[in-house]
Amino acid sequence: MDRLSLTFQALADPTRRAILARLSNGAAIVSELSAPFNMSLPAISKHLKVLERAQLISRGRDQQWRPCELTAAPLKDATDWMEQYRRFWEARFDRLDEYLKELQAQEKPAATKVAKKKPKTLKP
Amino acid sequence: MDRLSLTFQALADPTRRAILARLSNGAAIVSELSAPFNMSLPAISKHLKVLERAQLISRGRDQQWRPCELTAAPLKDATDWMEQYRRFWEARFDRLDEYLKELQAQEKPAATKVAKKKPKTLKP
DNA sequence: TTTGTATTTAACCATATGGTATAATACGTT
DNA sequence: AACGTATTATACCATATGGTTAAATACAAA
Repeated sequence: MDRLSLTFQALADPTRRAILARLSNGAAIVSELSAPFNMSLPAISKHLKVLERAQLISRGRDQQWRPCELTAAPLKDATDWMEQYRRFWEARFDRLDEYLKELQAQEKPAATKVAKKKPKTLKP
Repeated sequence: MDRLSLTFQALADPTRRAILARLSNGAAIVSELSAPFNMSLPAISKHLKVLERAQLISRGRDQQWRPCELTAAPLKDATDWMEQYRRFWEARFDRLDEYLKELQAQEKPAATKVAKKKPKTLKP
């Protein structure tokens, strides 16, 4: 699977996002990470494997413990990808778009030929 | 499923991301969206349903066509969530962290008591 | 060497996902 | 009314996901 898909897929679960949030306060071992969840250890272990596959965490070894550490690089790629859509959610872009269309309509009102049947608008 | 999970899950597929990219150039109908893919129409229809469930697109109706439009609001929420991790991927944060630990270690070198056995480092 | 603690593996289950092919539906045109 | 085009619904399939319990592994300590 491609890297971006791996990243988004790993983020698409509240347990895994909570684990990342915990790790943003510093490295932790598996049992620490599992504490807040009403879930078996193997389940947490699987979630960690998903995060590791997405390279969102890295794991070391200290005696019988397996400390986990956040590695946020893939999050940079993900935000970079999203940035491309920023203009779509920012300040009144939609209204500006509407406004431009209206302007265009006013500029050549005589050119109206086909008068598209039922140009039913999209949902608000 | 929670909104953030829905968003990330919808983004975790290259076909769906490509559809969003296409829609960033303006609304399109289903057959237009399906054109670039070597995939059946029902498959595209399913992908659109996933995007719609995540509220990343909205759909209207114009005769027998179902125009799709990008609605990027959930992407804002997703980036907002990611922003919380920005400091982790930005400029040498890891090295700064290392540096601070070293400083701390130097400040009270006499306090060394337990000398942690095998503090094997995490993966680079 | 046995015991205890931390974690992973294996086997299993239910449900979700991403795809297909084949109807069925919606709508405009002839 | 019949046809054509655009799209969705159904039924099906293989594989993935998220969880479980029970067993296996890794390491320290007694």
